[in-house]
Amino acid sequence: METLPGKTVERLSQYRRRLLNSLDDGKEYIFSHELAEILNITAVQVRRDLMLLGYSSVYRKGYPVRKLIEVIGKRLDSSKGQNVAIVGMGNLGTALTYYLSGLRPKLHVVASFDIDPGKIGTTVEGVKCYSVSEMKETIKSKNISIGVMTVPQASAKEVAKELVNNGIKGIFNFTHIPLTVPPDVYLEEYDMLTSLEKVAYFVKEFASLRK
Amino acid sequence: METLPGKTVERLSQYRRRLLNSLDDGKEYIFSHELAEILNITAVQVRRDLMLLGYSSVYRKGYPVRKLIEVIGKRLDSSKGQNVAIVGMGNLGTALTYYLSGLRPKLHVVASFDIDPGKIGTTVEGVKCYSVSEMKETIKSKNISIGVMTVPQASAKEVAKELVNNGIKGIFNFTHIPLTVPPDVYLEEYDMLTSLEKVAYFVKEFASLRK
DNA sequence: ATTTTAATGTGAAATAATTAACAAATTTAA
DNA sequence: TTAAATTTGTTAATTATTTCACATTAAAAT
Repeated sequence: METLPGKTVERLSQYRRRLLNSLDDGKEYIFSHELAEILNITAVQVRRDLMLLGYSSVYRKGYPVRKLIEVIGKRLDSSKGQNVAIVGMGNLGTALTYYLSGLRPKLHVVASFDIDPGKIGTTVEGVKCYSVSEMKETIKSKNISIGVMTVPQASAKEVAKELVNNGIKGIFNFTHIPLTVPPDVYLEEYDMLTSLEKVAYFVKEFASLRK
Repeated sequence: METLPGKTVERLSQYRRRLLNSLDDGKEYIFSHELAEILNITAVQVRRDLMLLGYSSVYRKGYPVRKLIEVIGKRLDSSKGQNVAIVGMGNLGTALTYYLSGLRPKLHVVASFDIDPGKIGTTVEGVKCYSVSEMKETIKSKNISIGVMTVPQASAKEVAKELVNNGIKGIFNFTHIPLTVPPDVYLEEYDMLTSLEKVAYFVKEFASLRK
């Protein structure tokens, strides 16, 4: 089965979120243009993404919401589920723990790490904080494959190296230090300042266009 | 002057960050391939982006770091600076306030908003928290053009509407509710779950390819 | 029944983004 | 002071992504 383009994966994640909302609203069928409108994209885009999933709808009634959620899950999720650790329990790490805990049935936040003795041993949303020195055992015993890095920038490179050495296969890096990882580790980087600067740039541009 | 593509703006923001680091390290000139390596992209990409800026370097010595920082700033920043408000002072809002305060000389976090009486009136990194009911006056008096939304999802649509009604020109939405804004308002949405699901998907795919 | 209407799935076209290729320029080395 | 080496800027080619256009299908209306 073909690996999906990253952009499509992102949208499928969004579709699923919206479809779950729709189900809550009692909606059993949804048209491509409805889903598109919710996400401010085109209906063709939606249909093309679903095409890549190999899924066909019943004509004229729209896509059956339950079935579509299931089909997206089959493609995106790992059947056994995947375990995630939050590395760095500052405000951002804590926010992420609250946000992600229990959100997706196949993505479990099972541990967090910090170096602050005041945090080690504490629990947020049922997620226990371990010392960074316990990383090796914890990753192994809890079968953690994904690390979310919300550590201070000074320790970013070191922490990334340690995660990789201890068998992590995916890193989601929120620090603003660009990392390099081996080719068998998937790296996603997100820099909040960059996004904010983009907003600022386009606000400035919009303003100058209006003049 | 041409509006730059969003992708280029993102990279220019990154370049500037790296160039500032390089300056700290005492580096006065940098080659395109050096900058590229730091960011795990190609040297051609770097040169093409700089080409869009209309900037030419001194041959063979690399780009003068100071000058380049200045040129990027001229293009990205608003000369008078832009003011930002953080809306929702939970863990994420607090993290962003710490992170963004004083980070860029032309982007000032000048206020935050919340509805929790326990937070209103408090200060984080010199940023005072106001009641949401004071939004109109505060946005006006402090000349705020950008709102960063870190509110609970239930209030997202309402808050966005209020921001727009009170003259905000750019919204950076961290809630997982897709928003719709008038065409003269720039909207950037970021959904952390989507990114995490993307990491999870590719980790799963990498694993199955190895088999 | 037949026609109209409203959706879908998809090949082809268009657009956007990245990379390759290479001439021009300049430093370094011979 | 000439040749070799290196780096840049940019055109052209490539690749990725999105949109158009429309045949196909099925429900609803006549």
